[in-house]
Amino acid sequence: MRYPNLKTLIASLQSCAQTSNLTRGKEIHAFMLRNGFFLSSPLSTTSLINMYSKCNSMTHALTVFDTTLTQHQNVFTCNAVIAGFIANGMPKPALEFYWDIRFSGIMPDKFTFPCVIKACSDAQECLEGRKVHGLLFKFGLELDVFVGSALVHLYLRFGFTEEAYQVFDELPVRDIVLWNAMINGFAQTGQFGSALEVFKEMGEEGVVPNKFTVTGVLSAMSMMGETNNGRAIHGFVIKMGYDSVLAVMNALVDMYGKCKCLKDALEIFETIPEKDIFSWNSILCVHEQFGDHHGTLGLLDSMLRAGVKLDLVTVTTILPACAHLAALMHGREIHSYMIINGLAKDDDGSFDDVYVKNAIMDMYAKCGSMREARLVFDKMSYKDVASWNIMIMGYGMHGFGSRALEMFSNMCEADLKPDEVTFVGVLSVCSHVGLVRQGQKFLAQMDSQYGVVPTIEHYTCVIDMLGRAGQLEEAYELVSTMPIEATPVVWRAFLAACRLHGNAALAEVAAQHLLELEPEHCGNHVLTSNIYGGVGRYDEVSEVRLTMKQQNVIKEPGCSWIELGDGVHVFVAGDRRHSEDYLIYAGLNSLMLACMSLDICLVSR
DNA sequence: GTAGGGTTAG
Repeated sequence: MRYPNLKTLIASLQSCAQTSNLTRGKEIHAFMLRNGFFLSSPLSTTSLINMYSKCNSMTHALTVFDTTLTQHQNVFTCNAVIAGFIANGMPKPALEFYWDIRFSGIMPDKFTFPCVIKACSDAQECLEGRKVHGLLFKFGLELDVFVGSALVHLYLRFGFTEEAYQVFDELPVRDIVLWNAMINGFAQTGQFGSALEVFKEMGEEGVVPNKFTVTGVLSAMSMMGETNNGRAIHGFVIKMGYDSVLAVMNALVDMYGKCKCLKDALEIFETIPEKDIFSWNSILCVHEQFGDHHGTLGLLDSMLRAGVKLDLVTVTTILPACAHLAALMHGREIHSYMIINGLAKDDDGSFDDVYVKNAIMDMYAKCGSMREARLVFDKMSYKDVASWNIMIMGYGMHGFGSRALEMFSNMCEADLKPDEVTFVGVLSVCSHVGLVRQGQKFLAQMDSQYGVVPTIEHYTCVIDMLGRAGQLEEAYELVSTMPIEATPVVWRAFLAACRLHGNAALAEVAAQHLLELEPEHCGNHVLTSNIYGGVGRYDEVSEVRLTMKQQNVIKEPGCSWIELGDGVHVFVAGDRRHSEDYLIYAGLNSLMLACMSLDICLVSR
């Protein structure tokens, strides 16, 4: 083999960087040290730093820099270090390094600033970014499109729309990356309308969107419910061949899901050959958007079986599904997964996402395990209003009225301001425990003492509470005098109370309101006919039944489900579709027999 | 020899 020259060595280092071949890179480094190449120029230093940073070894990259002769440290080597820090997710050290070289006499150039601005953005140092922006004029780089797109990205990310537009408007050359920085910057900060406006403007200037543009635009369209435009982009994606780009396909799945096109979303998901965590998360969200919690849990099982690593987005999608289905086993499984995989680590203070903790607590509370909910709650270093609300609601829901109210006092003592949700919790507690006077007091104090204006939900709780306690006249008075119009929910609660306490006259008033507000709701007809039947007015009963037939009101069967092992089993009355229905009915029969012999009624009436 | 822009949850 010919003795290698510097040019071939650098080419070899580049190939190591591209293939992340650290071992080979080290061998070449050692060869260079032995043969004196290392000292030859800043060029070899830069190539080595690049190789090490692309192989994710910043320690080695820094060693190379630190052991280089000072005269061989120039703007190339410095830029390589800064870029290396950023590529390895270390924006703060990148900035510190930049500050160091500002003092060392090395002048930054047009390659330095895009990196430094990106570092400011990644490190959430917007003010520092503005300082760098000011410095650009000194170097005559304020009109550089690379610097400009980094600035636009930074400004939009931190909500400085005017500054972003100022940079954008003044740039003499607008390339695709700059347009993308504008479009995606808006899309990522929830300004979807602006994102689509800029996208339109870009088209008018004849700039062709690339794969980065379409992902951002699809995200904005999905949020705006722009199905037709989303479909148009889908066509464009196929025409341009972007359908081989994973991020683009994931964005399409998400767009169709959010635009309620379930079939299209599922079809695209199936065509993705190598799915990543985004694909899975997107399809999970699609199932959740369609209220298919069972589907979400089914997918979770497939994901775990396929060995997919779940992330925070996955668990924050799945936990509410568990809560909804009261699927405690699945919920526990997710919680332990998070602990094992460090997704919820907080012992070292590095991660304590209150939102995720609330999702875990809410799952335990809704699944009936207040003990586990409390364990999470007590360990939280920072609790927000939602955290307290979940505990109040949970205790109330499971019959621990006094604990729920105790939580409320503790919350106020902790100087947290209760919100609308808190009072829904507190008032339902009073309703369930029968603390009528206390409940009325809360309703009266809500606005005056806590600054929370009562909504229909709060009135519903109090009306329900008065009704349950048999104070029907007072409940009716509140329905008639409250500043908000009564909803069907209010009338149904009131009607149930009238039936419970045998007040046919008020029940009839409620029933009439209900039939007027919701003629298509089968339950209202059934309730009304029960009222008439209860007081022997059978003519009216037949009348209601006839109306139901004429208006084609169909009663949807209610269903029930149970979580068992790794699955959730759904049943309706008289259902024989389950694969083990023989065993189920045999079990049920023996229970019935046992109950009959003990004179217990198994089915509540 | 070096640089800027992308998708998912609440």
